[in-house]
Amino acid sequence: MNRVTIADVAREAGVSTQTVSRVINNKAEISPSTRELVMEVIERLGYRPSGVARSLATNKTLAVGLVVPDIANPFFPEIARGAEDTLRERGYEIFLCNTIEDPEREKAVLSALEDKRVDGAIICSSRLPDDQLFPRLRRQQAVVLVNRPAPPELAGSVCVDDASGTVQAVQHLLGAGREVIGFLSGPSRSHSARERTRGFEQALTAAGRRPVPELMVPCAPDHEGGYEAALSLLSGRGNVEGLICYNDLVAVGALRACAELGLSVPDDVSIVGCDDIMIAGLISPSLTTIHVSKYEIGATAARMLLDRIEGRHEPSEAILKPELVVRESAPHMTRPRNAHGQATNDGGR
Amino acid sequence: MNRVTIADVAREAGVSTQTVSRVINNKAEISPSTRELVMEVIERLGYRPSGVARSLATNKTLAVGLVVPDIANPFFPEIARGAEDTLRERGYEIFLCNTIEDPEREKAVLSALEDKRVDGAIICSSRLPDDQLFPRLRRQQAVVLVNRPAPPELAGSVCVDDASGTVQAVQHLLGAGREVIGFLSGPSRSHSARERTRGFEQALTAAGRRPVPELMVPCAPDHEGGYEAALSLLSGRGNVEGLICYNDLVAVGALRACAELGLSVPDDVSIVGCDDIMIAGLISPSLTTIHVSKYEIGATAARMLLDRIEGRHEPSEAILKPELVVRESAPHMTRPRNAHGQATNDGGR
DNA sequence: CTGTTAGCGCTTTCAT
DNA sequence: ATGAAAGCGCTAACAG
Repeated sequence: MNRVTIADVAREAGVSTQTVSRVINNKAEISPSTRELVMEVIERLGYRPSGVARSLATNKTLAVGLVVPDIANPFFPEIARGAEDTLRERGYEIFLCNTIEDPEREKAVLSALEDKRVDGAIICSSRLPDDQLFPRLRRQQAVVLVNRPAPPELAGSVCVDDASGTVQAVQHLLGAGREVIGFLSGPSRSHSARERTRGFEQALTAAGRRPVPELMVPCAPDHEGGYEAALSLLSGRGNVEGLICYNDLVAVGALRACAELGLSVPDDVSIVGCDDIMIAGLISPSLTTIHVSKYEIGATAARMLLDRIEGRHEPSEAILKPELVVRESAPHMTRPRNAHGQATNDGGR
Repeated sequence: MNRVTIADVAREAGVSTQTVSRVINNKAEISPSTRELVMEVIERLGYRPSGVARSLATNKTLAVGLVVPDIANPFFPEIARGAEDTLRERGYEIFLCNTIEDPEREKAVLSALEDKRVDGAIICSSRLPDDQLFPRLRRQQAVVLVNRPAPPELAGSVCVDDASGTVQAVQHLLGAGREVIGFLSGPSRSHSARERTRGFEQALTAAGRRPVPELMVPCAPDHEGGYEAALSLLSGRGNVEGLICYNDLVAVGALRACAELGLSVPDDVSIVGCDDIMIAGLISPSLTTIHVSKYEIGATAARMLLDRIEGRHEPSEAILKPELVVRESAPHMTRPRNAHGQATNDGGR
């Protein structure tokens, strides 16, 4: 494949490569006639400037990395959409990097992005401890972390107020008369998991209850993890009346566990998910869940990254507010346990 | 950010840049002692070769594009996973490009990928007509199309045997005693949609029925599209007993339409989806659907792309077989219409 | 307004 | 086994 180069265009148009360069970069100081001539030749030859050569000359790649644990996890595609829409508008291309929840692979993709000389990176839900992550951030031009705080000089940060979301969930359950609440807390390495745990304990304490460690169990952030954790929690003690789940997939797993144990949701057990992924409103019973705008997370992170790429380090932190969405799995009013009947549908969206 | 260059390493190690280059590229002809020396300096200086400079020198970018209509559509993330796992193993990075179902944007991303000088591209479910798509394929080093056939000299192709899947669905419905079958056929520009339509007509004809155009309605390939199309189909004629949907999201929309019209699934209407995305097995009623291995599509396309990048144009076509998975929304046996009762659960998977 | 001269950081080719 | 020179395709900096 013999690509047309800037020199080919220059020769054909009878000008210098510099003039061609000025035309393709829309520099002002070009006579309309030369510009037109050059444009015509570019068109005729089908010339497209090499991004590679440009990058080497300008030290900018117009490429950024998007690091996610797993794009097949419904939480991340929308973030990717939000980030891409924002970045593409500004001419950036995005490298998608799945870490498949593996810290080693996360290190590998960060190195790969460094080698590609990306102008910046958005790193979602990093599974690396601070002392492994931070030194690597220094090696990138610009970084924004999602779901994790960062020292402002190292990276911007876009977080959801996880603690607040969990507090809302606990209050909702308590308000509905559910006294014994279990918590499927997610992967212990995750920052979100720790924050939500904090919110859980805080809300209980504020309500005059004592958090019971046995009722708080870590789990993989997926359907299987929720199923297993819920099974152990619900079969271990007979009196759990409410379950707050790390995310909606975990909640779906918990739903299955309940069905298997012959427990009715929400009559026997109320279940609250988190994230409000697409399926939350579609399954039956529909999920009461903590809604977070994933697209906005991605768009915000992208805007912040563009700021950093251009040298602006402010603002260095954005905290998005989550909001409880009440649906069937944990309605406002609950019936007495074991008094089966159809749950009320409190709306949804 | 003052990056360490190969010259820095060479100077510090007291060798030529060439020697350093040989070390980082694992060329054989290097004395063990210099190799060790150079490696030590590389380590100490934290040197990482610039992919940009390498690309300019070698005319290879070790980057490929992955073009999808919408990564938030659950059909594509798994394809992305399959492709990435395969490509990353070989050192390739992936540009994710969402076309958001917009032909203009699709053209734009293809140009962007050309400018980035990617070594190849996987294009999923292109919405461009042949006469617009093919000329653009010529401008790429290597291309594999997913869900669309291509002239072997232009691109490889990974397809699902869509017609066969739809035939299975029709036969299943007919076998269950459903005579009047509607078809929500998806976006008319899509190749899959045309293939499935062909399968639909063929299966009916083979069974001695005549396809009724009024029962075949195009729709957007999402929840909303399915809802609207199902609504018009089911409210227009009162006798539709089975619905075959372009994909599972469309089926979910159809489910909602049925609920709204007071029709029971599967008692009044049997519904068959397509793709077997994650939610298919989780919703209630669980979806009978045509299962396709998305991950395998991605991995196959990636392997084929690597072949093409390396000059091998064989095989140029892979056709994956879909397989009907029978769940609650369209069980093997059906009850007489309007004889409400709980549907049998025929399995799942 | 346009051209010339140097690189950007690597690899390639040819010497040695 | 190692080095010197040239070049990948573009832009930056300076001339004119």
